[in-house]
Amino acid sequence: MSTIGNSQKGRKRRPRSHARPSAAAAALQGLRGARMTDVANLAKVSAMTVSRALRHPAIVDPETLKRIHGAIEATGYLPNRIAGSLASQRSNIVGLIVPSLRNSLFAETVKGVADTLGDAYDLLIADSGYVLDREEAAVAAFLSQRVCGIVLHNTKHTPRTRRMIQSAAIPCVETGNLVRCPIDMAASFSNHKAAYDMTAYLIGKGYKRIAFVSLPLDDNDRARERQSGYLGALKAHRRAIDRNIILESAPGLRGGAEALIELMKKRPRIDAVFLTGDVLATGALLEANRKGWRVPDDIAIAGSDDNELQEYVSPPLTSVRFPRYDIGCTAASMLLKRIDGVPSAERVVDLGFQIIPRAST
Amino acid sequence: MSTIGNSQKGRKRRPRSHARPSAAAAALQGLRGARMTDVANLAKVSAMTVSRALRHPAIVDPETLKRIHGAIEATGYLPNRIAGSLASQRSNIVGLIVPSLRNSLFAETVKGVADTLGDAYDLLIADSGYVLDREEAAVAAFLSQRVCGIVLHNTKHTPRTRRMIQSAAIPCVETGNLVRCPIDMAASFSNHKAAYDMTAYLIGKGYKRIAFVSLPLDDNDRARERQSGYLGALKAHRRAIDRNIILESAPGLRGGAEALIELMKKRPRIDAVFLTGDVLATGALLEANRKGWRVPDDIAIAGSDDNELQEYVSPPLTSVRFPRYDIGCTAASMLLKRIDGVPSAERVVDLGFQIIPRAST
DNA sequence: GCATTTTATGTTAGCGTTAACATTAGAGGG
DNA sequence: CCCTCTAATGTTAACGCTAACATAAAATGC
Repeated sequence: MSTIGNSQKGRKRRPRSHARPSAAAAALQGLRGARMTDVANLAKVSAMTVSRALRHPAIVDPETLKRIHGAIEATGYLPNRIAGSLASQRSNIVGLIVPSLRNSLFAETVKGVADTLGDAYDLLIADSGYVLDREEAAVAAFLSQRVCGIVLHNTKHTPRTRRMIQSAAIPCVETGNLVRCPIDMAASFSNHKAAYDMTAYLIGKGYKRIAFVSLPLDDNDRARERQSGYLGALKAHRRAIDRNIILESAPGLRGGAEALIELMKKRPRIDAVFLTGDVLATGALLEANRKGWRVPDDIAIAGSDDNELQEYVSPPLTSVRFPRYDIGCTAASMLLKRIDGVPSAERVVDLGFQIIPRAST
Repeated sequence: MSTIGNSQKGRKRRPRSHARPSAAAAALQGLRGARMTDVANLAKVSAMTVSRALRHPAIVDPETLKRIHGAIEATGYLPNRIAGSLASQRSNIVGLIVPSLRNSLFAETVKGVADTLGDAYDLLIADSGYVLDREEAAVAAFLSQRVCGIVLHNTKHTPRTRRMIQSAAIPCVETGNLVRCPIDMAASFSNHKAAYDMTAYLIGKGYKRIAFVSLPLDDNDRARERQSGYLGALKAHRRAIDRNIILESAPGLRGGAEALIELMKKRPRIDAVFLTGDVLATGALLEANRKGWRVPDDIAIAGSDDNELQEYVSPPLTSVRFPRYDIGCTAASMLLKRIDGVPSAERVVDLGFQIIPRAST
């Protein structure tokens, strides 16, 4: 037998009629959507060698590798990860669910996750609209898609959500709040402690009647935790709790502005207000400026979720800074470690927070 | 032959060792990750009937359907879309690439796409960091994942990006700018016309020396178009063009603030400035307030990409409003139509924009 | 120099689903 | 009462890739 390689076999018949959307262009341009065997034929190796060239190049002969890469170029081959995932029983897609895609808060965490995952993984994103059943639906969709890991911003879930993730046995990180008992893992900060510390800071500054404004509490564990932190700090410092100066507000600048107006109308004696969540504090401050109320002399305003805007308004806002980007990075790297089989050091990672005192208090 | 069904066959041997990550829990809890055949055995039908029950319930006997749904419940079966996509040669994943995940501008469009896609499709998101090669890499990754459609915010691409999408022959919508010659389709507004109109509006208001600030132009077709719109309006109104009052600025509130300071230092005679992109205009306004420059008497300020904040600052900012959410919705529905084989009405859809005059000009 | 290991590649079978075709039982028609 | 037609379900063979095992040739050891 001579050393002449196998003759080019050409593409085998494809009995199934749906095989290719046979556009005229396909016929003209030649093959569209080359498969691994096409590359293999061109490079005169078996499909398996092509697979190895892509996944474990170190164990393939450099000469062969070169031929294969040439063939990949020539055919415009793009590996089919659907087939790859099915065969190897693992995917390279991570799923991420946030309460709202609109809110730039979450965007920070998303960015951290995306940056840390890098090129090797893709990111599937869904939006629960702050509704637990929609989170459940998104989790089901992700698990159907066989994601290799899940990041959830919310930490309150339906029982079925927990059950599905646990029985899928894939890594999962919750990022919205430092929960004591995660589905699997958590990377976050304590919303309770953050609100507690900010309230204590205001008390320390000498404010006597401190109002509290947050987003609606239902299905929102973060807002709930923050309110309880505020209440805890008042109790610890033996301050009276006045339910009339604890508000749930609509989101947005307008929500914060309206909350401040309502508070000032009802209880003119309050001397400080802590607005937590979204951009409420900024809305309140802009409204105070518009009304001519002096901040902090007439009313002190403190916010949370520090951002460039809070730093740039006048007076700049006292706020709590949360390491949202880091949380995303940490969440992703916890996921990756688990996927790579590294024994998990900690299930719950506290990234902390920082009170930033500025001129508004 | 009696009517007794086949005996339960039980799960066949799985010779391949990687088949299941055999955790102790799996043994205890019973089967983990039921497959379609498991459901089929339990419901005493073939796998194909289960497949039909999920995909074309109308052609399955109601009684059978009930049994199958019972079996799905009992087994906790979640369809494996990887296998389904491979077999059916189509996926239900749409890919979306934005220049930055952090920027809440893009978040609006993302939300529009996500809302319109609904539950039937999943959304894969990547971030190009304003770098064309990263966009190309993301497109390659998406095509490997065999997405059924792509939305690109950017409208400038590497040749390979265009080629890959075109030869993959999947629908694609570009959303960042109303491009005359899209890869496939486009849904957007004209950045050129928006800047032209705003500049003309300022001229109409009687401003004589109008400065222009945008984000850096390289690889950013939007900024480029806007600058050319500004220049076009000046020319059309026979105004002199002064390159000294055309700036490229860093992003963020700080970028806008610094741009305003630089302009006022260099050319005190300017009477208006149009800052387009990101939050530049808001940064400039806040800086003017801080410096005690009266807006619009000392300097008029106009922005773009109207949002709640521009409406809430004092004085509220004149701005251009872009229908970003609608763009996302339209882009997604164009994609869906094409996926469903509806003959495409238009390849390029102009969603327009709106000049919002307020007290800052 | 021959057994043994290493290196490079090939072969086979299956991942879990679905398209296409096959089959079966019962309904309708004359 | 036989024939055709429809409705419901089953059977088979892919989809494009990769794990596991098989093989062949080259390198190594004693």
